[in-house]
Amino acid sequence: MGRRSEHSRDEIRKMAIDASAKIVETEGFKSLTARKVAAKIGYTVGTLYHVFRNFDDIVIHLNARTIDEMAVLIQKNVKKKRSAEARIRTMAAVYVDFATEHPDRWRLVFEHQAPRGLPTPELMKVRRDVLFEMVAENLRELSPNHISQEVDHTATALWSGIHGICILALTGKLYLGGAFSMVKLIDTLIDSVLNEFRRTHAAD
Amino acid sequence: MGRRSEHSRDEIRKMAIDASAKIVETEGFKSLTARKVAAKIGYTVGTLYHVFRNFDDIVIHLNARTIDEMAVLIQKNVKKKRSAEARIRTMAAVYVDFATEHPDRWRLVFEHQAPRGLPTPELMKVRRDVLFEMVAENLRELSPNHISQEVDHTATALWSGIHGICILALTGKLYLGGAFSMVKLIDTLIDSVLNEFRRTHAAD
DNA sequence: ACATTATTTGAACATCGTTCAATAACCATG
DNA sequence: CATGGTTATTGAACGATGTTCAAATAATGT
Repeated sequence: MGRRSEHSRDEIRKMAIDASAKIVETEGFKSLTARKVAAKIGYTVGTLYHVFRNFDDIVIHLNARTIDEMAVLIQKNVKKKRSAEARIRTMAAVYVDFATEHPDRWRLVFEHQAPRGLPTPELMKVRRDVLFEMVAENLRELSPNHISQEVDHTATALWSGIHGICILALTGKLYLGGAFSMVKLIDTLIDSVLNEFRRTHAAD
Repeated sequence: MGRRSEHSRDEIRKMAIDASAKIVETEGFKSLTARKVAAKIGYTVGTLYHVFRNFDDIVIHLNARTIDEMAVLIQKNVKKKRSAEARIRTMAAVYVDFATEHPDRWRLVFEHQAPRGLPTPELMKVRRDVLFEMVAENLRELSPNHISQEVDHTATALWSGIHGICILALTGKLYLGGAFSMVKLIDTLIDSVLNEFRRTHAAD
């Protein structure tokens, strides 16, 4: 075969990531293979390797898109909220919803790691901290007198905690029954951290 | 070859799990393969498959041992502590230490999942809740008047949160620098949840 | 001594990520 | 219009993966 040029490099990239997302959603992230992606977009593996450096590269781009998608969703919902606290609670709610609706794509973001030794690609580093910073922003508004470092610290602790509940629930490692639910657990965590945050402010 | 009978079934199982642990620790959990395990114990793949149902079965047994090992370590350290709060803080500290010292084995516990559709083996279910229950026990002691369900709820939220900090830090998805550290983040979370717990008790 | 049983092997299979020479389609030039 | 150069695309090949199983061998029973 030779050049068909039906699609540009970037188009193929986009098609491949689309296809990957679909495969992960329908068959789970363990079923994502290069050949499956290639077949789904009407090309062969070879072409894929001309457009991506390797298989991890595909996963990394898929994950970047997943994070972006989630960030947009969170932004959109947060805008409607007036108070800083409501915004933080909304962030968590959307986060949980997204993780629940796209469990495999969401897990892939957190369970994938580039081959041992290689550094985290800049692509990911940039996205990594976006949500933490959004939480920090709202904490700052909630209590403007805290020193910046303390705000960041609290934001990290809170958001990591929410993430922990999310991932354990999603991977079936939490007992959820009766009055238990992800949402309630997260409410408890938010209540606790926000109250403590306000209290330490008083002793400032 | 025929029966050598140098080792019993159970001995081979133990040897295989030992070898797996070593491989995971030294080469990372992505490098764990059946052939590598077999070679390390002086057998071939075939033998492994007579003793384990499949590769996941090996991982599950390795994970069970990892959890047991960690649980023993926690128990031992918790015994020395007098107050319920000190015991909870110690639990978290030992958890973090273990995860930090054995990152790959620890991650394997939480990132492995049996093939799609298959239920979590009983082996895991039993171990899954041990640590949560330990936290709940101490919470109960901390404030005996709470209703049992609320205690379990708080224990789950707190322990999941600690886990979240742990896993994000370990997978390099947390900004940790300056005054930031896993220990400090976890302290913040524990402070918040315990204080809130005591406070809601007052309004009981 | 021989037959039976249990244990261990290693070749075979499909599939994986990855590479790369060969190929076929396009473009430009004569 | 043909011809040659360029380039996108292929598909076979490689080593390694999990998994299976007939064959081979060692221990045991008679």
